[in-house]
Amino acid sequence: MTNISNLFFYIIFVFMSNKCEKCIVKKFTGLQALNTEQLKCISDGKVTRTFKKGDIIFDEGDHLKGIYCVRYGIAKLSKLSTNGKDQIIKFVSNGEVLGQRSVIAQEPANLRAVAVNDMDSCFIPKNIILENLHNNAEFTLELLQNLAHELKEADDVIVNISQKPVKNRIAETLIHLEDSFGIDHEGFMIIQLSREDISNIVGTATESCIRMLSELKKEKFIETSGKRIKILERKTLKKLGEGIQN
Amino acid sequence: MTNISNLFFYIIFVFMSNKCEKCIVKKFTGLQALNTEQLKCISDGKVTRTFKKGDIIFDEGDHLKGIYCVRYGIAKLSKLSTNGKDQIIKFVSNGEVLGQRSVIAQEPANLRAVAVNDMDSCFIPKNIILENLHNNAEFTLELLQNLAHELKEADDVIVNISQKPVKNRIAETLIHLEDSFGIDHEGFMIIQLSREDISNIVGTATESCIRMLSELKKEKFIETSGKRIKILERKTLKKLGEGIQN
DNA sequence: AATAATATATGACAAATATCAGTAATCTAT
DNA sequence: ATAGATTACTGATATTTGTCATATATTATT
Repeated sequence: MTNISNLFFYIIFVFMSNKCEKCIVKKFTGLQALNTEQLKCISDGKVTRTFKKGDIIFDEGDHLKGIYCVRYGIAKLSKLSTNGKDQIIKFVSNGEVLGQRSVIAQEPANLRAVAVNDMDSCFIPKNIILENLHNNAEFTLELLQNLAHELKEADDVIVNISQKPVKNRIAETLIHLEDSFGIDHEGFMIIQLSREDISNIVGTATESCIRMLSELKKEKFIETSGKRIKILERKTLKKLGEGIQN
Repeated sequence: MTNISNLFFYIIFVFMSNKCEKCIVKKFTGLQALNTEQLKCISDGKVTRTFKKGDIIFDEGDHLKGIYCVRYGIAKLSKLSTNGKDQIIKFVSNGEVLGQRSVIAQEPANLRAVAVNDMDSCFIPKNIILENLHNNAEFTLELLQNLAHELKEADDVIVNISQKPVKNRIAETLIHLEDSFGIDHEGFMIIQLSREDISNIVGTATESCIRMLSELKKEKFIETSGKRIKILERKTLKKLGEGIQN
């Protein structure tokens, strides 16, 4: 009994942690919705999964056994092209979910997920998701709107990547990264990516990416210090990103 | 009474029409699920909406009042880039649905939908969709899997468009168009697109697209006759499309 | 702290793609 | 059937982007 009670509070703690404020998990956590068996399943060391920078959370083609709700850290989702390059599709961070598409569609993962920093996540086993998909309308609707949003973003990426020159896409990417992950006390972006990662977002050769960053630096639109990047001319970059040619 | 009865059979006819066999509408058509008011609403000339080749079904930014289930014909979904080019994101044909993302997310349309041929569709008003989203788990799940599939496709497009050269993307597009819409008795693809449309799928200049098609023609991989295109070397084109360089 | 390994940077050049100009073919509407 | 409009095609050239080589800086390892 005490055992179950402890477990209960532990799960409350995990779910209510401020890191997970927006986490989709809360949608079916009227915890009473979960039975003892499910609670046990989540608890046995499976609730929290931690990853170190560079760890592969799952790979293309993997059959996922559940979804990951990011509590702390950032993951990148990418797909290997036949030319050997890894196209980064999107980033996922605090309160966002990894792997839901594959679990919903009951298909192997289409993307690879890799930890950009050290990462903490809740793991929610597939069977709990599927059960809720059939019973919990609010939960399903939430997922639906989640995917609807992702789809819009993906469509936007298609347009940008195919129609805008590299420099504009890099400008846009920098703005987007700053908006998503914020800046530190010195004004540098929190997320630190290699030049290769940035080029894999933009869909260009690493050297081209570096060259454009150098240009932006010469034009005093950004400042760099190692991997760290600070945006100096936000408005100008934003215009550039929106396609107003430089 | 007879009036209602006629209406009933009309709707049965529309929904059960072989054109709509796979139509998502069937998921909430246990017609008894709809009340008289809903039936009336669907009937008043709104069930069937026809469009002529080139008609804009809805435009970017439009607030959709419902979704369109394609009974006959093909629509293209595209988005205008800041550079003035129209990127085609996908095609929608028999039994597939238009506008669901916007209705689900309750957001303005992100894409423009244009009829590629003369088109016939069922129009399902938004309120019926939203009602079913809250009550009809099977329907919601179906939509969810629909979006999950679209998302995967969109991610694949991102990788292809950013990493493969134009010629390969054109090869892939031709294969995809033939697979989606089939061929006539002479072996020409059913769907007839302008060179500009094809270039807007591939994300390239129209002239580049034409040049590549000419190359494919010289290499005897395809044959053309006006807008009509026939694939001659399916395997080779497919390999090309998969990224095996030529 | 020194060394190796890796990432970043830059130049020179090559390849891919876009743009512009002009012609030929096809479609559209009377 | 024909004139006008649109679309398809081709060549010449410009621009963008990629590749290769090499140097410098940064990070990791002992």
